[in-house]
Amino acid sequence: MPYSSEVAFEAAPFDVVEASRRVWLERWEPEAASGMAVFASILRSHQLLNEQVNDVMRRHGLTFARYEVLAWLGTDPDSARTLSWISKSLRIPPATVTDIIDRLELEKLVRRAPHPSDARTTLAVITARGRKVATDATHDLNTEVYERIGLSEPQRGQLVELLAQLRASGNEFDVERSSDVMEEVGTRGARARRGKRRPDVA
Amino acid sequence: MPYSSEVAFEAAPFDVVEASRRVWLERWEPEAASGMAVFASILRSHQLLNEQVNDVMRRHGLTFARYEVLAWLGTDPDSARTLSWISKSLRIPPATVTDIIDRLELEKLVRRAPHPSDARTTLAVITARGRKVATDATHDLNTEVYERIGLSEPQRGQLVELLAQLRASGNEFDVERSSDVMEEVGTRGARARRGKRRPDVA
DNA sequence: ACAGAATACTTCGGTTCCGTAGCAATCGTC
DNA sequence: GACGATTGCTACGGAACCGAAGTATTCTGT
Repeated sequence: MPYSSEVAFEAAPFDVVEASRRVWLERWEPEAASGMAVFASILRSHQLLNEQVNDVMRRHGLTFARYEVLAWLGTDPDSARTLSWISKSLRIPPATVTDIIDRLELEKLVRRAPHPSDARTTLAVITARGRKVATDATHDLNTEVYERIGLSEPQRGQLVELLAQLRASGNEFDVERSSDVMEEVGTRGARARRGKRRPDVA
Repeated sequence: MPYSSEVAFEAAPFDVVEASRRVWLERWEPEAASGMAVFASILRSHQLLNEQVNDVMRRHGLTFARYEVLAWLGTDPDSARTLSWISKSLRIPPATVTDIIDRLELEKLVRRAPHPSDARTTLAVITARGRKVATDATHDLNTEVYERIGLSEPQRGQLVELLAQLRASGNEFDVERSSDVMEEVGTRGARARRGKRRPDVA
């Protein structure tokens, strides 16, 4: 029997988060215990969902990292982003971006193009095939994972809200600039309507 | 300038979660959008905290995976666990457990010992040095990461609760058995008092 | 008491990912 | 308009991780 995939998901014999929390409460400060529980919960939840996500991705010949890049390229009005934009926005180390684009290029889902005005910079451009793969993968991801997460709509909203605060306070994204930049990142339709310049060249 | 460590944490230019959520709402079902936001939030939060955690771990010559195993070995009354217990409880694939124990053994933080009654089974036993390293790492982890998570105590509780429900519904741990098993996993003091047998041999 | 199933761990091969260092192009400053 | 600082990407090497197959031991049912 293979370790993951196919077979649903084998449960751990007990809740590691709650177990550690008790140990921490005995030995350390209460704030450390609650913080540990937060991190452990996030880690386990990520592990759980990530397995499901990657099972889907495997079927489409992708990893989540490659999918994420592909999906963002598909979102851009020009179907192109600079590698540094990818690195900064998705918080992927530059060397990893190179690896990811190498792989996507190998499979003809993306191609590299020179930047029109900056010779240091490389653009990643999604191909028609890449766009199709991204759409198919997203569809499966939605129906097999995202729509089946075991929380009600209000709970989902609450959870996203709490994590947004955690991320904001940890400086995960630039709270000041975020809403402005997001206008730039809008979809083709939205941007075409307003006729903005490309965010890449900013 | 190195990519991570030292430097606080370079913020992404905008909130990727909120940006994707808008794209999803335009193109897919609302339940898919909220589910995607849940996964993306968890992913980013994990990424954020994991960087901080691994910066601490690096200073102690560990990765989080190795630390986690070491910490659990330190928790056990007999300072020993079977490799399969580690694999099942922490949800680490068997081959990875072998790698992790290899590495910990190489650094004399742990040693392998034969199981007294089952020749198939190997025990990992924490050494005095391992115990010290685990304690030191935990101390730093608490003060530098866990105690500084940007949420109030009630918010932490709420977040942990929501994620527990998500994990339970995804069958991440065995809800039926969990509380029973957790008694077995208690700390030395608690177990010594009740004089239970070793959970390993179960 | 024995065959077949199940369990425990390791080996092997391969991928992914990332820290560091380096190179090339551009920018900022005087 | 030149020089140092910065930025953008890639090359390299290594670490972590894991799927699948293999070996040894124990358990189960008859």
